Amino acid sequence: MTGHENLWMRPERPARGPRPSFSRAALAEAAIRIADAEGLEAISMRRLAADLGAGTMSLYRYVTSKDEVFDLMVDTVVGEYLPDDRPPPDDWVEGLRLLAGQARRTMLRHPWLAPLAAGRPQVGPNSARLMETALGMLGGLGLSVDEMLTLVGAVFAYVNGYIQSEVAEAEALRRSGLTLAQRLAQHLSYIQSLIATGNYPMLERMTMEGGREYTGTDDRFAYGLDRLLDGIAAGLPPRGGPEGPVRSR
Amino acid sequence: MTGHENLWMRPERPARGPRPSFSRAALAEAAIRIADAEGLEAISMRRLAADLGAGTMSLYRYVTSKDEVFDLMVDTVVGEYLPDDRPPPDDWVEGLRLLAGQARRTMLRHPWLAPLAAGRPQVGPNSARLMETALGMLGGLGLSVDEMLTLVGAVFAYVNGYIQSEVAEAEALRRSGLTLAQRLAQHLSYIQSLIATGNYPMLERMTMEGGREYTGTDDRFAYGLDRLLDGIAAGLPPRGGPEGPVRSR
DNA sequence: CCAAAACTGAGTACGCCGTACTCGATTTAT
DNA sequence: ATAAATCGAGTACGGCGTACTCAGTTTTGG
Repeated sequence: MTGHENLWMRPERPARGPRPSFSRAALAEAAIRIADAEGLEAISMRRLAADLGAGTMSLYRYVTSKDEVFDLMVDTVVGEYLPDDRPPPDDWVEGLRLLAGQARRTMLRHPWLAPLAAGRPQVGPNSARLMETALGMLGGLGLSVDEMLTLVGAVFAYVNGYIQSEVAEAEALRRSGLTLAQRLAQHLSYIQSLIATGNYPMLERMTMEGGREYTGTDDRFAYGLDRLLDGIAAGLPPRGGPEGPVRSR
Repeated sequence: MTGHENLWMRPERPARGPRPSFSRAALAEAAIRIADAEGLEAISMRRLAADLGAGTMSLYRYVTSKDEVFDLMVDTVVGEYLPDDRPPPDDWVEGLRLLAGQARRTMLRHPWLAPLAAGRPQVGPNSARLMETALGMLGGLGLSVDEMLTLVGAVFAYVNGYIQSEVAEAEALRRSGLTLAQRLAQHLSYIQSLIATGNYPMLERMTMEGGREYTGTDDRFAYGLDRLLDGIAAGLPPRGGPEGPVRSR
């Protein structure tokens, strides 16, 4: 009851007793290394402990459950969203675009991050710093904090949703061990059987003119992001105007 | 090699042999019932078989792995995105908004759906029908299939991203068994320790003016969706104009 | 400086999980 | 009627997260 029920509130080093053999950061780093190399499912408490040269149960001195290992991993890597110390752009649109791009690059570098982060509302220090940075970019717009949160939430929703489907597709391909062409060929007969029912005219059009001028995934990401930012900017009060970002309904 | 490596291509009822005791649909329905009531992690092959009154290993007559159970669940529930037979609205914006709302309602009704669906690129019949429907709404815009896919992909990315964070938050709350107020109180001392460092001015502003006029989650969802649709519509060629949805860069 | 308090790390064990494999019983097409 | 094909059930294996125990080590209060 009196304990620290939150990982981030629990002090890493207790007051008394011998010095721990390693740190939370080292634990997170080891887990990240495993996940990067072999995927999330390769992480087990036994494996992680072995990599750290520790007994399996010793990990529970640092963390109360496997879930907290994941929390550590996510918050550590989210720190990569904010790599450089250069001052952020003055323009909030440019600032959010930059943040979005860095989030995407990080999530592509660590394919386990997007699915993992999506399932856990974060309160770690790096997540807090990220939110702080994003909100700070909107400081000059004269919005309430609530309006800022709505705005940033919309951008993050798009970014996370896009990247998640992007890495899911890439990971499915990687797991299958096939090339893109092989995989398409595998699905082709099924798709053709759907088309044969006559109920999928658009799918039919897709197979006929598909693959011709396929938009790259970078451009697709930028397309939606730019449209969203355009729409947000257009809905903003020009200069202390009467309408906030939440439209009246 | 000659086999059907895809669940959807494999015939449900083989040519010879005794009649199966139940159907794939019944299997999916049982799994969905368990997940709705007790969460995704309550699904195990033993539990599922017991609910169906079958031996554990008998399930593998219907499905080659647990993953295929999940595939069945997702495609079954995605069917709920398209509930009514009413003709879709003429306006593509209204059509996509309708689809987005139905997706959201379905994912809130089945909290396991969003995280599950995000991780598996779908090819099931209902997913194909959903894509077919969405693309069909854009028929009158004079876009190429590739442009349509980019447009629909952006909208789905936002919708999935928003809903996923929405249900993640709700599920974390539900799992903790606390009320919202209790949970906030739990995090408060941690947040205050962050603020005490002086590095989180926005977080500080949040705690001071927060909770005052918190935008409801329905309105937040609609805000981002409307801004995105606005931005898309604004970037569309007015009437066969020179510019497609993918901006020139 | 010394005792006692506090914490460490390793080991053992339990109850789950997914699923490979086997085999007699049953149903169907010919 | 017969033979091929599939069914349902059982057994077993390796791996998982983690509860609990206990001897050894480090730190701190007096």
